Order: sequence, then C-alpha cells, then structure tokens
Amino acid sequence: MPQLRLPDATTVELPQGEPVGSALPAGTIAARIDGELRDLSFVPSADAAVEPIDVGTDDGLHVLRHSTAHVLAQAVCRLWPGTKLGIGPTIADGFYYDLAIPKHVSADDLAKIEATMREIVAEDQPFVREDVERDEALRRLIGQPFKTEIVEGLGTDEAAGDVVAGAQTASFYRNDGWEDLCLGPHVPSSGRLGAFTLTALSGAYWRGDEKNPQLTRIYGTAWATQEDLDAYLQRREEAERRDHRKLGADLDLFSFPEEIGSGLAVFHPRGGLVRKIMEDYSRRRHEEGNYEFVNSPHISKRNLFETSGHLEWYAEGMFPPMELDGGTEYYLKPMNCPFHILIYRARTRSYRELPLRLFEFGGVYRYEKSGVVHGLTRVRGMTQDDAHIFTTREQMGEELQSLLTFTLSLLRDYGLEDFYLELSTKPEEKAVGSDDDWDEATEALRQAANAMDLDVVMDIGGGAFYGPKISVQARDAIGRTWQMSTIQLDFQLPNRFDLYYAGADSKRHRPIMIHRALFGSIERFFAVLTEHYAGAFPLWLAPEQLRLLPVADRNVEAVTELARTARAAGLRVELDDSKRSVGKKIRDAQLMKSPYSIVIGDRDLEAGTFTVRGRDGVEMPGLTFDRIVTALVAEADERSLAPTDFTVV
RNA sequence: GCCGGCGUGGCGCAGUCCGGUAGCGCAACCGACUUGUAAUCGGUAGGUCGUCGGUUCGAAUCCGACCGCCGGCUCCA
Repeated sequence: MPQLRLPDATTVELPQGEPVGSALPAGTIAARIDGELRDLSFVPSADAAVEPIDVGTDDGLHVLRHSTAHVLAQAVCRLWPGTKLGIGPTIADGFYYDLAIPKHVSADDLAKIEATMREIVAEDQPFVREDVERDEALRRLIGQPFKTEIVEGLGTDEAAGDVVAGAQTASFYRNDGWEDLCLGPHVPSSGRLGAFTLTALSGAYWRGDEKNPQLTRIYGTAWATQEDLDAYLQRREEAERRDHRKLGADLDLFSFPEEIGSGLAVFHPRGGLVRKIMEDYSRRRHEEGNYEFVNSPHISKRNLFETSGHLEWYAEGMFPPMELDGGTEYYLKPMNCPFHILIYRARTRSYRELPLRLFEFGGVYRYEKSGVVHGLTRVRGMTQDDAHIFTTREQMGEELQSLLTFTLSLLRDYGLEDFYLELSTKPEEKAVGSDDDWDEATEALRQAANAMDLDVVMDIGGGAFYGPKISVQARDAIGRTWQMSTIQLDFQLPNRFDLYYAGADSKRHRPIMIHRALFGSIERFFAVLTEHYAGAFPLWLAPEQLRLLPVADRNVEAVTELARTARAAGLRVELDDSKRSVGKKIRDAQLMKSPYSIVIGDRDLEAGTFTVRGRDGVEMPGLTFDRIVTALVAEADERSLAPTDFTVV
C-alpha cells in the first residue's frame, strides 16, 4: 500500500488504485481533508483525516481539468510570449482559459497549442505551490493586468476567479519557471494529466462584462482515461445527430427563409402537422383543466406597455414602435399578460369566478440580439402556450400545487419523464413591489415545489421583475437539461392595472396573478421534442404514421384501397407510388423516419397477410391488414412511447 | 451588440491562396426497367457564386460595407 509523508513527517497510508496524488514528488497533492478539497501541503497537523482524490470522482475530475487548463495557459505563453492570463476554470465537461494573446489565434492554431501541451506533459514538470502576501503577489504579477485585478480584489466582496472572498494571501503554482496565480489544488506534476483535447475557440469578455476588453477563450475537455474521452466525443456526435436544425431540414419540418428575417421560422406541412397535434392535445387538456380560451391582437398602443412596466424594464428587448399619422405609437407585443388583464378587467369580477384561468396560444415578438438567435429555441417571433390565472390570496397555494401537478402530467404525456424544479427569487436590481409581497410569493412557490417530490434547486435573483418563479427543467433522452415550463407569481401587475374582485363581504379585494407557460413556447418545445426523439416522433405525434410501398404498378390500385381503409380508421398514411425500386422506397421511408412501412406486392395481396417494417428495421410477417390498423390505432391513442410489439397483440 | 469562422443550383460539396467569365453527387423532371425489405439505368433542366459598392481590360476569386448562418460571450420579461 503506497504511503504519503505529510509536511510534519506524519505518514498516511493511501488507498489502492491510482488517485490523482498517489505520489508526491514536489509537495503538492489534491486531497480531501476532513471532507474538504484542499492541498496536502497545507495540512496543519497530522490529526486531519486525509483522503486522496480519485479521478473517478467529480472532485478528482475537477482537479485534473484545472491542471490541464494550467498546462494550456503555459503552452500558449511558451508559443506566444507576452500573453496575459485571465482565468481558467473548469466547466461541465472540461475547462477553458481566457487569455489575451499577442497574436490572432485561429482554429488552426489549436493543434499547435495542443502539441505544445503534450510537450509539457512529457516533461512531467512538478506543480509547486507557494503562498505569498498581497504585496509580493502584486510584485510577481507585474505585466499581468487581469491577475493583478484579481489580487487587488483580495479580501473584498469583489473577489473573482481564482481567489476566495476574504482571503488575505495569494497562492501561486509554479512549474519549470512558469507560474500562475491560482487557488489550486493541482495534480502533482504535468505528466499526470489524463486524456484531453482542445475543442473550441471564442471571444469572451473579461469578467463576463461587455464593457470590459474581450479575451480569447480556449476550450478543452479532459477525462481520466482515453475511453472516457472517446465516450464524451461520441456523446457530442450524438447531440449533433439530433440537432433539430438539421432534422428540421432533413425531415422537411420547418425553415428560416432569409427573406423573412433572423429568428423567424416558417413551418412546412409536416412540421405544421406535428405542431397542430401538439397544440390540439394541449387544448384538450386545458379544456379539461377548466381554462377559458381567449384571443388577443399582436400589437397595442404604447400606453398599455407603459402601464404594465414592460417599456420601463424591457424596451430594448421589444421591436421598435410603429408610428401612425396622429403620432400614436404601436408596439408588437412581447407578452400576452396585459391583454389578459384587460379581459379580466372588462367587467366587475366576483370571488365566485375565481380562480379565473385565461388561456391563449399567443404570438409574441421579442427583439433578441443578433448573436443570440438559435434555431427554434431562441427566436424573435414565437407562440406561447400562455395562461394567466387570477386567484384570491387564500386560493393561491392550492392553485399553485394543482397547476404544478397539471404541468408535470402534461409534459409526461409528451414523453418527458425526468424533471427537477428551479425556484428563482427576487432580482436585486430589476424588481418592483414590497419585500413582504416577495417573501409571501416566494414562500407559496416553495411550498408548492416541495410538495412535488422532485429535486428543487435555488436560482437566487433569477426571478422576473414582478415576481418569483418556478421553472420545470426536463432531462431529455441523452441527459441534457432543458428549461420547459415557467410559473410566475405576481402581486404587482394587479396593482398597476388596479384589478379587483367583489368578495363575499361585498368589498373590493385585489386578486393575485399567476403567469404560466408550460411548453414555454411552441417553437422551443417543438425543438426539444425533435431532439429528444431524434426526429423519430412517437406514433401519436408522427406526421406520417404508416407508409405503403407497392411493389409494381399493377399493385397500386389495391394498395390505394388499403390506404383508404387505414385512413378511414384515423391513421396518417403515405402511399409511395413513384416508379422506383422497392429498395429505394424503403430507404426513403427510413430516412423520413416513417414509423411503419409495408411493402405490398402480388404475394401479399393473394395471401391477404402483410409484413410490417418498423423504422428500426425489424420486420413482422404474417399479419392481416385489419390487425395492423387496429394495433397502430391503439398505439396512437395511448400516446405510447414504445412501438407496437405485434407478437403479443 | 462583441470575438472567431463561414455564405457557390432544393441539399451536401469542389473551384477562392496564384483574378481570365462555373463543376461533382443527391434531390427534381423525362424515358426505359415492373422491381420483394436501406440507393436500377440513361437523359434533361436548374446557379447574374448572399447583397451593394470599389480595384481591374477582366472578379466566385482581391478590398469595403451591409444581410444571413455557425461556435462562443453578454442577454433571455
């Protein structure tokens, strides 16, 4: 069993395996001390319980990636002396380092940088840690403006990057004459990095502020073993294969004609059909949930958005106004809430009507900055499945809980199964309303969230200006998380619009408003489902459910009759009567991800039984057409996620 | 908006570095074949090379601006 000598000469036995710090050539090792991740060179006494970090754990990977980031920065400095260092933290699957490089670095340079990194790995340079006082740190950092700024923030709340708030000393890591301000910990030497590769290059503002200079950010990924790295790269390929923008074109679902403008989509017949099915089912569920259906226009006079506060807070996110002859300004609506509020206010409301739930597939327009539009997930024109619920304070808690239950039930019907909740609290600067209101609203949301038996994570300061919110996060088929529904509690807009209802005491009371969108936007939800299913929509959502492929021209008439039968049963059927080979027709059906296809020739028509081919390529012979139709109708009606198994039907 | 990359028929690409007036595959259309579970063969048509301007005898190619797309940053009511 390997042993480790601590600075005070105590000997610690190490566990089996190959932890990051299983050897200690130069006094630094990543270790967990009494549960906290630290450097062994700082162990104050032998009393502390020491547990070396294993690269198989999150902490171990963190250490590994951070050390790889250091080697990256060292390599860039070696290639281009005069490089100024920013920060180099770890991220979900790897790391990055922000650098001001005295050369225009392009993607071609990544290979060169990586080669230099491998040189440094081969040199197996020990990482040596040193703690110094603030003045000494500043002296060492002459010529490094960004690191200097970090040290100047020592001991203040402004601490950033590699420095902990409140610290009075700075730590450096040195190897082979190159050193960097860094909190650590690190692997013992540069030869102990795992499998890594550089992945991307981009610009990033110093400290994330667009007023600051922009640095070059180099991204990489690092893993304990080559197998892990390969698996990660494969996951990335899989995500690329599922990209809804590619599938949208390949499957003829939607497009973004340049003539219309950035972030403005058109849905083609097949995409439009999927969308219609999504909407129809949502409508049905909302009807059952006692929502009232309303409609509102896409534009409004300026005054409405002044009252609502949107112009005050989000003018830069709205399309510029259209000015009419009389000087009146009209805006495209960025939200539906003010319209629903006016519907509420159209007459005096009684407590007997509450909760009043107003629902609309509302088209909204937001002027997203040019660099942020992205496929269907971030657009400038979208349709929200938006509802505003007006309740009394007393009803609020119960309504929130049943709303969350409704939300999760609906999302599950679309095939999403793995959720957690995020609770967003009052934003520090952009907020209206009293602290008491915020506290009460946040508490009501917290209670509803906690009743759901799901993980709840806090998002401090992430709420809207008028109230806190819960968002439902869903994990898709390959484990990525997407923000789906948002539920926002609002005490402010009822005040701004002077809403009230007549209570049982025949006095006026102020209602509470709940804003909620379950899909978020239909466009975005469409994108998420497309990626979740990799374009292979379950039968109930598929634009085409069954494709019939006649073998020869003389079969077309009989197959047309079969198609009529299947359509009469409610199935969406395509008939490929093109004059192409059977192999080609099958290939086409497969590429369009048609759930089921049937090749139909003389043999089948004479026998009266058919072979169904699933989009997974599995064939199921000897079935009557009636049986196939009945099974598919059942699969679609159940919104089944699993394809029909004809052997057990 | 910022940094970097990119824009050639519906789609995927070559040609751009070293200016000399566009080429391939798939798709489409026409014809032959009448086909049995992932691509039959032959032919035809389709592009003012994102847009505008500049340099030049001559621009897809060089320069500038704008539009759009991609990867990030910032933002996301």
